[in-house]
Amino acid sequence: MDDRIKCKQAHVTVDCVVFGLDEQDLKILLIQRGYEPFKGSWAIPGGFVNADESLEAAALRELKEETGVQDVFLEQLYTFGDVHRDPRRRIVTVAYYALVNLRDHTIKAATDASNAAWFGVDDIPKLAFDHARIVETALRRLRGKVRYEPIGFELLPEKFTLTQLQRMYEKILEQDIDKRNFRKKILGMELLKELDEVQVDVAHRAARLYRFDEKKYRQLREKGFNFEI
Amino acid sequence: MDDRIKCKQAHVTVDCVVFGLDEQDLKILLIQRGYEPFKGSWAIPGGFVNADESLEAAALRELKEETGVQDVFLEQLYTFGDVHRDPRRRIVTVAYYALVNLRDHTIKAATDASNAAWFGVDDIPKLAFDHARIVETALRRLRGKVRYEPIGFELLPEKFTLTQLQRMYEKILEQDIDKRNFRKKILGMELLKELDEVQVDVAHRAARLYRFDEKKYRQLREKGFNFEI
DNA sequence: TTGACAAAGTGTATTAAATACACTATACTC
DNA sequence: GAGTATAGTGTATTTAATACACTTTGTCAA
Repeated sequence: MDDRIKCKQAHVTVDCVVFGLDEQDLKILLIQRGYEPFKGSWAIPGGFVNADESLEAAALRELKEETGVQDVFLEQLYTFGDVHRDPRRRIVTVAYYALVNLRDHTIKAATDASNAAWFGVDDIPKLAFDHARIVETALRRLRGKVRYEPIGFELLPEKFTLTQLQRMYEKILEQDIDKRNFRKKILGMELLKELDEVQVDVAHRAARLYRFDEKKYRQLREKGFNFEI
Repeated sequence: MDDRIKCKQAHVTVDCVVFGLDEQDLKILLIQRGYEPFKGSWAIPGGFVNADESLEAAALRELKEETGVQDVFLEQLYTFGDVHRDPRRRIVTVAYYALVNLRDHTIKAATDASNAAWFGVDDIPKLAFDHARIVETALRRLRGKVRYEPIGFELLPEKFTLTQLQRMYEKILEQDIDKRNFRKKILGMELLKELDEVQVDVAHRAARLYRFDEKKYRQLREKGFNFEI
């Protein structure tokens, strides 16, 4: 028998863990709830899925509405559906994670009734619902995935130095990396396009700028190439 | 504003891609639909989520009801929520994949009104809804994950030979593996417990039997050990 | 009983990749 | 033009991956 039609209980939301990287830390974007339940608590941005939009479209829309963030890397993370994860009623949430670069995306400081702010991943306040678990899951995914797929570039500006790139890996993976070995490896992958530009406005020797080579990446991926760091 | 309450449209189902391994092939378990839409089509097992059960519990229940399969490895795969993936109404499905061993799990040949049958992954019929896409996603996940986490054991009987283990990797990854190098590597990981038993009822020299060492695995995983094949 | 068969089981040399490690070059500041 | 802060570079060593072929063992049937 086809029972699909029977299900009138669970409602569907999307929630999104937004990662950003500044000079110091890996950060996530939180909003402060303006309504009950958990009024005043920090939470990750999210909301209901409209009848005529896909899950991903809903995640992008909520992100834009609540934080002003758009044009970002977005990937589905996991779906959380514990019976009592929302104290009011049964809600299943499809969680996504997004990677943005803090330079190009200025975040709306406030929405209708709520604040939005960045928190270092080692300095996250108590969160509403089961959002702590969602954030944990997202961190694990990011740490796992950044090692073998070149997604970390999404956290950097379009043009970046090799040192910035290395710092990104160091902050996400929480381990130091040898500079010479790192450069040997990352340049050997041929995923970077060396630009004829250098840093500006630095009080020391300016570093060469690079850009992630999307086309090359797609070519190499076709061939089953391995991008492990 | 908290819009969570508004969402009265999308309904939630779970669907499950069940993998099994026989002497010849990697297989998946399909059921033949007894009702419209897609009456008579093959589909992966699944159904609605009850108000008082978690997503995983729902997946396990449906699996048992529709195919008799229980006590299996089950992991959430991806959530599919395209607006028109079901022709009748908006349905979001949380897909899981399961690994079973065909020896220990005899599958119910038929449920209430439907057949259940195994199909080689290279020989899958046209499927209902977007199930072809779900199966594809599951295959990609299995192929990716089996390389760096010891989940493939779930497809084998509790006691197995090194040759069976190697065949499992060869069938999933669709590539030949060198026997001596494979043994060197897998024994070097110390995930296998060598038993004092050998195969029975074979018309040639009997091979030694091994068992996956769950405790050792957990210990090594704690230490950030790498299980890449 | 023995010869044919089928799969089990085993070691080494070569190549490639990962790691460890420290100094010189350059551009700016004062 | 001396000081300083970061950029940029090469080699030797260790470790892991790969390539490769024969001997052993047990069963079966003549």
